[in-house]
Amino acid sequence: MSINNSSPAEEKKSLNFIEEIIENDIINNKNDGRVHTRFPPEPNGYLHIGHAKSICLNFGLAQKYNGKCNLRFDDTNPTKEEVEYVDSIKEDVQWLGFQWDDEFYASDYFQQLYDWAIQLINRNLAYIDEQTQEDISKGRTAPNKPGIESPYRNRPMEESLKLFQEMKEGKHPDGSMVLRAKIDMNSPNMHMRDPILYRILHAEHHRTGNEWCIYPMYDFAHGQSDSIEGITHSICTLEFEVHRPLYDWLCKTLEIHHPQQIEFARLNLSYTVMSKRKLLQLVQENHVWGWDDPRMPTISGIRRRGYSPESIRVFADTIGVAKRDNIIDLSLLEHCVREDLNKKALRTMAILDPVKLIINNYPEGETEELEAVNNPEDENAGKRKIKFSKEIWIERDDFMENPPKKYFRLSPGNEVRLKYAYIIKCESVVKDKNGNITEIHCTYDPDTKSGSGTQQRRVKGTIHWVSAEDYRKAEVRLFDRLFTEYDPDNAEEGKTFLDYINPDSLKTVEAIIEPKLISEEVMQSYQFERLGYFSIDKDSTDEKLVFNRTVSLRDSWKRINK
RNA sequence: UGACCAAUGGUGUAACGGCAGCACCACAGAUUUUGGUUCUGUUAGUCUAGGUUCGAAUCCUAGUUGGUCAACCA
Repeated sequence: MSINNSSPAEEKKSLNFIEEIIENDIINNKNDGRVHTRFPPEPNGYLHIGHAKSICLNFGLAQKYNGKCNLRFDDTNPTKEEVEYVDSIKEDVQWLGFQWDDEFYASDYFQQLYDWAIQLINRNLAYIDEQTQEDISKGRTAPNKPGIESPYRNRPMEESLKLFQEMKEGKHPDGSMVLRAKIDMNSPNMHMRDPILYRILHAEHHRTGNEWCIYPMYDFAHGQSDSIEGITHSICTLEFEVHRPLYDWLCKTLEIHHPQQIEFARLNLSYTVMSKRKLLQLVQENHVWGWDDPRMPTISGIRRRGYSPESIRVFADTIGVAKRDNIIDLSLLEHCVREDLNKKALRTMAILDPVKLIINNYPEGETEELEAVNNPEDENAGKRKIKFSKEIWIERDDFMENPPKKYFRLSPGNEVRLKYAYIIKCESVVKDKNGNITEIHCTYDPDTKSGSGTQQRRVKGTIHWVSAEDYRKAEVRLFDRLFTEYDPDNAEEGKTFLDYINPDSLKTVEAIIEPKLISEEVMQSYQFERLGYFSIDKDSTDEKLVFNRTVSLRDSWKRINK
């Protein structure tokens, strides 16, 4: 019994700073106690594990506080956005296990946004600027210097109104003029130095087609979209912190529902990159197969790699939410998926680097069926029969002619158990003319059959195997980290992240597997005993299964051996 | 350089002025027909300097370090 009269199991998990804000708001009955969040991706690329953190946060908060969470596409830039991305984003969110309450698009609000722009012009709080892009930039000067007002800043509002109307009607070419808010050209915050609200873009929009040729900027669309939807807590990443004064200015000036913008630190993962630009570059320059390459940190890549949605959610929960920059160790993600798959993955035996083993005293031509457990962590997974025979395949790694002291596997004169079968003893080896081992000859002890319970003999090592009379081949892709550096974003002078691409991030082998798997569905996860977790890739055909290695098992021998 | 934000073991993250805890990693041991899992343990931390206070990771001031912003991207 602890002092505060609550058992450890009941002890409340500490809140992250966003939950604290929300709980405070609920106590104070702000927004009538409602909680309404949203996940607001721009459909200009595939979602990555960093987005997964945001998705888990936003949808998780809504769940926790009995609120709602919208999916809203921030589609205000038709030159970069595509339906393909909209579809993939929806698929990814659902795969992660979340369902949005409403699906919206910033483009749903184009008319309302336009009306608000007119309102600002009428109130002399916005004007049409005909300066070039370069001059506008120059006018803003630098953050430590006052800005220079545009010569168009004080033009009559009727003039701005007329030009804005013409902009909308397509009477002016791209780049010829913009609508700017009239705020403060001397603000230390560059976003308050008369931010651009609308620009001309004669481009077809994936939803509104050619209805519009002027499009609102992020700052003029995001906050108002939040407001229209009744969002209470608008959660975004740290780089939008400097946008908050503008977000607040717009809600206040337009006198509309005012959600609270809260910023948190985005996820970074070691040995990979997370920026959309860089991921796009990896795809476009063919450094990977595509957005769903299992080496990519995209949700679709991670999914194809064999990660479960549960493991991603646990990961997102474990890394926490705070405001300091961070790089999470890849090992934590791997830990989360191992933990999940250990409970769920069916076991099977597979040989990645086979060598033939012959049992000299096993009767010629005889075979027998042995019983194997499908998942020792889950009794309901049942058992299966596997064939045992005189000749079997084992892992080349599991034999050493001259083993170091703590090697528990097969070596001349030494004994080892064949999993689910017998104890065998190595008698001799056969080599080819290059000295490579081609056959390992052993004898077995018929009294040591698994499960017979007739003997108490123990051996140090147990190895996996597949019958040479009854097996199948499969392609297995062994993935390693995509980059060799812990933080590839932080490239040294004269290098880019591309210089750190791991040349050995993919190794493909032809493996020997059990002839019949319990399920051969694409995405099915297996543990290849003693090796790791593997899942069936969509490239599989009826003739040939293709596996992706999700993650290897922890390997303490590898560490000892180093 | 100006404003804003941040700073706790190797990596993350707690503490709400009162015993610096948890997870991952690493290491050691126990169990094990997976060198897996599970269990036990060990190493290791409050950026610096002042101040407030009986008491500071926490509050204040200054500094240091890191990040963000100066697209008609989001």
